[in-house]
Amino acid sequence: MQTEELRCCGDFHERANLDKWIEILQSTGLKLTAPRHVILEFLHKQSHPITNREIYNGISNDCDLASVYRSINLFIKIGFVQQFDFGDGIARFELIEPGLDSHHHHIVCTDCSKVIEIDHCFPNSLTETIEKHTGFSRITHKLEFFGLCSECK
Amino acid sequence: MQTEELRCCGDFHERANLDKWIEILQSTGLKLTAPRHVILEFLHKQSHPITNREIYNGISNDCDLASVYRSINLFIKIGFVQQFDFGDGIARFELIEPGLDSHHHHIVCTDCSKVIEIDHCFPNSLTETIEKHTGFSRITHKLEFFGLCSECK
DNA sequence: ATTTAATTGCAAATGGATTGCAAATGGTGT
DNA sequence: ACACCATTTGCAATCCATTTGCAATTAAAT
Ligand SMILES: [Mn+2]
Ligand SMILES: [Mn+2]
Ligand SMILES: [Zn+2]
Ligand SMILES: [Zn+2]
Repeated sequence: MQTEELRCCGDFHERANLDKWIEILQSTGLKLTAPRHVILEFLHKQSHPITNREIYNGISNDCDLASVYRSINLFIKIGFVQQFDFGDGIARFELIEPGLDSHHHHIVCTDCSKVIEIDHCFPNSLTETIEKHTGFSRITHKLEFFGLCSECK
Repeated sequence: MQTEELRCCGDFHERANLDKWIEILQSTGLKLTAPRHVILEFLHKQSHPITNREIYNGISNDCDLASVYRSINLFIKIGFVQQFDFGDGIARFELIEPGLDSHHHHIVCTDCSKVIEIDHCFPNSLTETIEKHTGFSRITHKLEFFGLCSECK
């Protein structure tokens, strides 16, 4: 991994125009409702994984918090959104381009919660070994790094 | 990683006699109470990470569920217990030998929840690289694998 | 045995997430 | 434009893991 390879969260996601997601949404027979549109729009602007409540606050109560949860769960099911767990019991989400391999990880400051992307996925290269030695198949994983960022050191 | 290197959970933990933990507990000025003793004893018998409720059921209501939570939180603080997150929103714990490097991971069957130990920790070798490229220090991580076990395939 | 701070049991509270249901809505066809 | 209707929403209630306030209990030291 070289320094110049490091990309910020925005470089991973949100490459395409919002219309891309909207078209897919409508082509599936699902409704493009006001809540879904505004949530999609807000996710599209983010550069880091955010919580349901952050979305709710970010769209200034344009829809009910329960609808945020329901929309996000839908977006996960149709592959619009990826969920991350930073260990504090609150799920975090980021918009991804459907169909693309957006698998990656983060490093989170344990002091100020600053997030930086880790664009490589190291455990992938070990999947075959683990398959062979455990008998498991269709192996996935969850990996997040934690530490003190340069400001909090 | 060779096949003969694979160890089950019991080989990792619970090597020492229960007295080892009890002595350390008392030497710290903490009380050896009935709940703590029975919980420690139960943890000592396990071969996989277990939840607070599983402990509570396993000791057949020998103490209150809140006391299980409190004891486990204490055990974490003094380094007796290690916490794992298998992604279902329920914390899991296993007894470790205090002072020893017990850092390891698991692979969990997404169908039957069977757990197998992964005794190597691959991301450790990448910590230095991540430090250099993110500016973070004191880096830790959480990594768990998921998949279908041989019976559920 | 007495003392005292630590610990427990019990019940209530917390907080993220889900859900039942009646009202609202967007997409489709007229 | 309008009517239709399955989907979706808002709202409130609920769920469930975990935490907490407090009075009663208890381990350990004197
Ligand atoms: Mn990201
Ligand atoms: Mn283990
Ligand atoms: Zn920081
Ligand atoms: Zn299985």
